[in-house]
Amino acid sequence: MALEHAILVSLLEKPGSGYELARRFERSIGHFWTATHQQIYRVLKRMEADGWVDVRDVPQQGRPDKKEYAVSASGLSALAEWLHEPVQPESVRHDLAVKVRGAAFDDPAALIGEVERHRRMHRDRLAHYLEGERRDFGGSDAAGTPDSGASGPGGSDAGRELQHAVLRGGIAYERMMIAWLGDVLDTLHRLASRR
Amino acid sequence: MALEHAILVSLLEKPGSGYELARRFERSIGHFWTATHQQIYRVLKRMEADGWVDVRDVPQQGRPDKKEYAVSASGLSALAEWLHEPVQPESVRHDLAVKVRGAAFDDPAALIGEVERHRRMHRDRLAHYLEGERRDFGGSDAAGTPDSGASGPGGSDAGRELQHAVLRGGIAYERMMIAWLGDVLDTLHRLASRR
DNA sequence: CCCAGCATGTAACGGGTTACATGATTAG
DNA sequence: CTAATCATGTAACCCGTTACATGCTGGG
Repeated sequence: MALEHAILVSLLEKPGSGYELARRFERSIGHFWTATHQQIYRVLKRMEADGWVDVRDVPQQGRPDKKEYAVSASGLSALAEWLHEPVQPESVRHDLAVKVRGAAFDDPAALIGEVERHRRMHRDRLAHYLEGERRDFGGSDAAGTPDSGASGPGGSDAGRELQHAVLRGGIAYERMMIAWLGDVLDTLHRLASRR
Repeated sequence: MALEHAILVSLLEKPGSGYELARRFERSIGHFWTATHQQIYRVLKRMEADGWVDVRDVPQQGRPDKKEYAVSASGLSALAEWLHEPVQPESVRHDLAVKVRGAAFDDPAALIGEVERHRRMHRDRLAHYLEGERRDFGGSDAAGTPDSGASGPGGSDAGRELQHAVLRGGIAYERMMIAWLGDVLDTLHRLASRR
């Protein structure tokens, strides 16, 4: 269970409210860790009780007041502790793979639309990642431009580079999936034509 | 939720007991869908109550008796129904990505061992997949050898090809991960040397 | 004798999902 | 007027994980 830790990382990158966290989990962080606002509020409360975060009421005009959370010293050390202990190989859950194997007991051709739909979603996500990469991490610099203060993501230089590394992982994942789904489509078409 | 459907697919490929299913979920199916024996027994009972599977007591000698489950007609149509409805883009959960971003707030070098450990696990799994591919799906034939009865996986020709497609997905995933983890290691080393 | 493997389960806990609830402001 | 956005929550349910429990057989 690492939702707590994902929240810690996000709040370290930038303090914010439960609502703001929920929005981040729909975008950047959400690409490798999902959570709904209900989960977040629940966990945030526990983290507050455990002293991992400090809360500050922020009155706003024209909008409801919010509670801004920030990581405390003990939250930071809890994160450090987690970073030093091994995590087990995350368990996978690929509905599509189950469906592909299941297609052998139904009409394989009937899956084609579904697989194409997934490929479209992965292409969209890849485009979205690549756009974010262009925006936040230069166009073609390899390791130059040690500025960073401008408008890019959180804080330090190391933070930027690590965020970029994670993003490259997302990009590699989407590319792999798009290629594999093409492979699956070829297989399904071959099976459909043969009979 | 698709554990029911994963079980249906597995039982269609070959009927078996809850224990046998649990073992399969540790190997072939477990690579893209995990489940423990407790879950399996619980779901199997519900599936039996719903009439999706039929049970048959199989007395054994030298070993405890077992209940062999097989998919019923209504189970097959439940699977077909699920195959025809869209599944939502499965939610991801990558502890390592959280850790990598978190490393910015701790010592990046401290993560190196953990990332190397993961890369080793992925290399092992890749080797295991490739061995399985060589064993079950010829060495270098592209679409030949329409035999299949021998000792390869489940039933039909289409079933074989679809299982192979899923396996190729696993192989592509492991290769992608190994490459990305190498990328992450480079990044961590660069950050560690720079200071 | 003890351990590993086969085979089936119960119980408890916590996490994740879905639905419901409230209330204010701003844009169309 | 209505819908969307901001903001925070409660409640119920199911799923997944961990721990515990039982009992038999075969091999070292």
